[in-house]
Amino acid sequence: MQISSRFTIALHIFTCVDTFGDDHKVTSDFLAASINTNPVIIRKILTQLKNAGLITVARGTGGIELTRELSEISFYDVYEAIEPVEGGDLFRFHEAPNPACPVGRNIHALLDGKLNSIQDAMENEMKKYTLMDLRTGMKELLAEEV
Amino acid sequence: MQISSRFTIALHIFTCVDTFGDDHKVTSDFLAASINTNPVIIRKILTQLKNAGLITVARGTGGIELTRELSEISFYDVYEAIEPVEGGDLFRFHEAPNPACPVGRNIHALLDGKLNSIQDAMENEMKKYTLMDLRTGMKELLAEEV
DNA sequence: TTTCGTTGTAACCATTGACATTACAACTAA
DNA sequence: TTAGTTGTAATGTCAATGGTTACAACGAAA
Repeated sequence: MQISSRFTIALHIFTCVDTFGDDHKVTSDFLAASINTNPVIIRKILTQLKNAGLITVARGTGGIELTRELSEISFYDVYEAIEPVEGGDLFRFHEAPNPACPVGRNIHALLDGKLNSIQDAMENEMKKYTLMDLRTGMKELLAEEV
Repeated sequence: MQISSRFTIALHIFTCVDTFGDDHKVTSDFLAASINTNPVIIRKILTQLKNAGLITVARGTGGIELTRELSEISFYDVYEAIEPVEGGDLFRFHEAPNPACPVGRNIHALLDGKLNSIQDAMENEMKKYTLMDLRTGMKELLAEEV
């Protein structure tokens, strides 16, 4: 199991918007070139970010605007916008354990709390990072490049 | 993205072995009935657990034995045995970002450390739970049932 | 008003992984 | 030898991922 590349693509998009937004119009074609994928892939991800209320996209003319400060958008916000996990459960169970078996009928009660704490640990760490960290990190990397 | 049900099935298997191992011979058919799936699914998971050195399986006669104490097998050990993530990276990147783009050629350096810390947070929480917690938890649940 | 660049979205397609199922060889103990 | 079990190959179905083409809708500028 791996988290889909859409998540890191979304972070890539935000980094591009912040890095180039003042100089270029950042379109889905521009982003697709930087990420090396198809513009439609980008547009679908932009739609997800828009539906989550993180950005606005100018139809017709093009251009992406954040709806909040960089420091107010965490990795978790992006993750939540991108990953279509219904119910939000990280761990999947087999659908119908046998209720006639003492273990089968108690397996959810046994595991749910523990699995939730694992998921919480991951999500809480995601909340520690914001898009502001991407700006400062990228500035440092570009300064080193020269 | 969700972690496959094979992980929770593996925990279910361990719980059955501990709960019923003294009274019944715990075969792949027995386990399949408790989990409500196909015995071959069980055998494949048992093969993974065996390859990871967590259990031995008696061919021909049937029967599962742990190679370590319950308290010496963590959820992470099971997760690592079950999830075939090559390289062990939780987050997937798009394969070939554009090296001509300043963001494209630095996106890995920008994100790798942060994503690793998120993955570590999850895995460290997984290491806190062991099969001993499954034994004690299941005993409590069964005691409540009466 | 027309043109041009852009977004939104539908309609496909290929590939992969998850889960299931059947079948059968190999094995072990009774 | 027999009965029960494991190991594994071969298939099948389904969903998700990532890609691609096509085109309508839109907005700004000429």
